[in-house]
Amino acid sequence: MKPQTPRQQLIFDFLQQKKTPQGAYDILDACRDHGFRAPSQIYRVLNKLLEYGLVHKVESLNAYIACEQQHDIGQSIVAICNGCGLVKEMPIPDFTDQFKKFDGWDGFIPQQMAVEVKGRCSSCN
Amino acid sequence: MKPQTPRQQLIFDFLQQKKTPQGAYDILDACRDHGFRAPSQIYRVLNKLLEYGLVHKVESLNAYIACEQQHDIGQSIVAICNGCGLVKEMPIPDFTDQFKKFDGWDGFIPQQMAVEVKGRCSSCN
DNA sequence: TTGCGAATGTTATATTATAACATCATCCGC
DNA sequence: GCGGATGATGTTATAATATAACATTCGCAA
Repeated sequence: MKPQTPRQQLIFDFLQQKKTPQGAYDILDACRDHGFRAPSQIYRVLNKLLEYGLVHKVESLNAYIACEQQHDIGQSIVAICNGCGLVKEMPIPDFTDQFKKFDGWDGFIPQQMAVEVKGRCSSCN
Repeated sequence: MKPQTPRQQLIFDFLQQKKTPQGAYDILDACRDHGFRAPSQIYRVLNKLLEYGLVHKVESLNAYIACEQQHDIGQSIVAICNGCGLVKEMPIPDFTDQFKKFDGWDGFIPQQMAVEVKGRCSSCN
C-alpha cells in the first residue's frame, strides 16, 4: 500500500527524507508551509500511515520514522544509534519460547510488539 | 537495592500492590493523602526507582510497574495481556545475531532496550 | 553547630496526543 | 443533475504526560 492522499504523501516523503525519527510537532513545523496548522492534522495522517504499515512509531522516543519495508504494525525491531541517531528497522525474531518458561504465561499469544534497542552503531563506537 | 526513602517506599509499595501498569498521574492521585501534590514529586521518585532497577517504565503505555526481580535498566521483556492488563517481566533474549544480517549494523552494540509485547495470556484466550 | 548534599516542596511550563465538531470532496445510485 | 453516504480535511479546544527552575528541609558528618 502506498500513501493514499496528497497529505499522506507529503508527510511520508518528509519522513523518508529524514534519516532520524521525527516528533509529531517537528513534522508539523516542517509542513506549515504546505497548509498544516494543527497537531490533529498531523496525528490523523500519521495514524493512517501507521495503519498502512508505512510508518513506525518509536515508543521510547515518541517519534516516527518511514519504514523501509512495509510491515504489519508491531512486527519489527528498531535499532537506534545513540551516537548518530540513525535507525534501522529489521524483522522481529520469534520469542514465543521465552514465554514458555513462565507459569501462567506459557500460552501467551503475542499480537503487537514494540522492540526498541538503543546502542552504538559500528561507525559510532 | 531497596527503596531508600519513605517516599520511594510508598510509591514502590503502591506499584507492587497494583497488578497492572500505573500512569504517573494515577500514582499522584493515589498518593495525595500521603502528601504528594505535584507531578514533579512523582517523577522524581519514579526516576530514582527506575535508576535502582526497582521499577520499569512501559513505554508503549506511558506507565510504570514494580519489578519482581531487580534488573538493569533496559534489560527485560515485558509481556502485557490485552485482556486482563496483567504484566510479566522476563529476561531479555540475545538479539545480537539479528544485527549481523544488516550492512552497517553488524557491529551494533545494544545498550538499553524496550521490548514490549502485547497479546493474550492463557487465561484470556 | 554548621555546612554539605540529597531529598522534598512548589510553581510554572513544555511536550505529546486526542476530542469534538464543521466543512469539503468524491463517488455512487437514482 | 440531485441527494446522500463516506472519508479526508480544517479548526478550536483541551487532555495527558513530563520537565525546568528554584526554594526549603532533613540527615549526617566534620
